[in-house]
Amino acid sequence: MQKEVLIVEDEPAIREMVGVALKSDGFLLREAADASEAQTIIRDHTPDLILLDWMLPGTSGLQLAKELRDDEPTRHVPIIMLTARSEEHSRVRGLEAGVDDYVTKPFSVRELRLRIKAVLRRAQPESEGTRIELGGLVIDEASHRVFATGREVLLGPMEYRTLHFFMTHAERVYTRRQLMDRIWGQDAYLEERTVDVHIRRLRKALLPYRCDGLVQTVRGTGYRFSTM
Amino acid sequence: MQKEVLIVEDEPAIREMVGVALKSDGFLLREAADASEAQTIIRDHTPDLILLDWMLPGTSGLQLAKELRDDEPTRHVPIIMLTARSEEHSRVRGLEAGVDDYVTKPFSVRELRLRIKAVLRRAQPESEGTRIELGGLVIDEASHRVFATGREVLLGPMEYRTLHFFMTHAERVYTRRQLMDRIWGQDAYLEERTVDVHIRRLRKALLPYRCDGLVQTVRGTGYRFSTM
DNA sequence: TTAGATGTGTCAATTTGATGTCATGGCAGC
DNA sequence: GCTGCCATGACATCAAATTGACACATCTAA
Repeated sequence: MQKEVLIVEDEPAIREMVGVALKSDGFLLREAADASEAQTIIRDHTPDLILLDWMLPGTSGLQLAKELRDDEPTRHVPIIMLTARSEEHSRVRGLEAGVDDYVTKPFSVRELRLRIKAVLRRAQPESEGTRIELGGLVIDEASHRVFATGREVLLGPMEYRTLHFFMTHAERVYTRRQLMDRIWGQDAYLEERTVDVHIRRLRKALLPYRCDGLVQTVRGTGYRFSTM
Repeated sequence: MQKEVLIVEDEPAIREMVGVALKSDGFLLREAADASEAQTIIRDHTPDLILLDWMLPGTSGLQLAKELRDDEPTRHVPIIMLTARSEEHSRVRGLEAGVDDYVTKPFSVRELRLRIKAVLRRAQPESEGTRIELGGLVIDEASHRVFATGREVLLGPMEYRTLHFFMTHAERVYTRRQLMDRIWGQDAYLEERTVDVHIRRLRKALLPYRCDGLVQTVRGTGYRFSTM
């Protein structure tokens, strides 16, 4: 899922530079030149991360950070402060306001990227792996493995993804196009026949466990995973 | 039961800031400005956790950490190092000395809290048994050594740390990034390929004992420690 | 102090395995 | 039968993981 980053910075040059870098990393970037613009944007779209300039015309970055921390919807949104070197001494005040990290200007795009990723990762709780059981097959998400009658089924990455999708969307037909979108992703474009080949590979992997029949062909339409 | 935290830090401003936060979380905080003060306090009250500044007047934080690891009463007390960014390169030396986690200054109070809770949670079961056995390997935490079929497995510090993490988190896939976060620490920036190299070194060390197969590659995802 | 040993992170070369596409042949339904 | 749709095997290509080599830093022992 695409992460939304809001940058609050009065210098267009810096917004531009950051913008190019983040978009190429797959982030959706929103821009604000001052605190009130930022508030307006936040009201509509709560971002996943805020890059906040310390020096802003009008309300200061520090002040804005404090307000964001007091507001329920933005309380847990991580903030990275952009500060000039001369402002280093005032960092402690930022920490008190609950800022998550600092980047000192001038900063390299590379450094900013790393910090953004680190902060976002930190904010994410460790996901619990679930167990999916259906038609004699068991997917253990935590270990990323599949079992049939106690034995491990050896699958390639794409086979795993395909089976995972089917087992979480059983008893329903999907066209090749739909499978492409859901398994490969929206932007990937493939030949329709390629889906057939992957179905074939999945069936082949399931064959030794007599589970290949679970993946069924619906002639003229597509494929279906069914225990019936 | 109220947990006792000792902070060893020469800057009063930071002690103050941390103090306010921890007290509101229900911790009992003791403060020391240098290593000798710390030793005095520890003699009277063994704390449940130590926050240790890397740069201290007199005995350095790293030196103190090593001494604490060698002393029986404090051997199992978790240590979180407080380091400045410029000291990042010395992270590995700290890990080698048995430091549990790092927090890089400037840090947010929120982050420190999370780290403290994570470390305390992790330390809980460790205080009971210092032996970890899995897949024919035995880790003796007290002596910081590993055995396979009675013979000692010779590991470098990073190999030990990697194996320790795997054996306490078996049967689960981790991406290279997750491994970096959990083995090197959240703020360590490494090339992803570096993880591969360490995996290889660990496997090489385990090879003479036929245990290299326990560290498994999950193509397109990461690595997994598994006895199956 | 110096010299050698050890440990670590990065890179490039190589190997290994997965993936997408095509061509062919089979099968179902009309 | 014919026609369209699907299954299958082969193959070229691409991506991912392994591996060896190296630079640099630190530790150890003279």
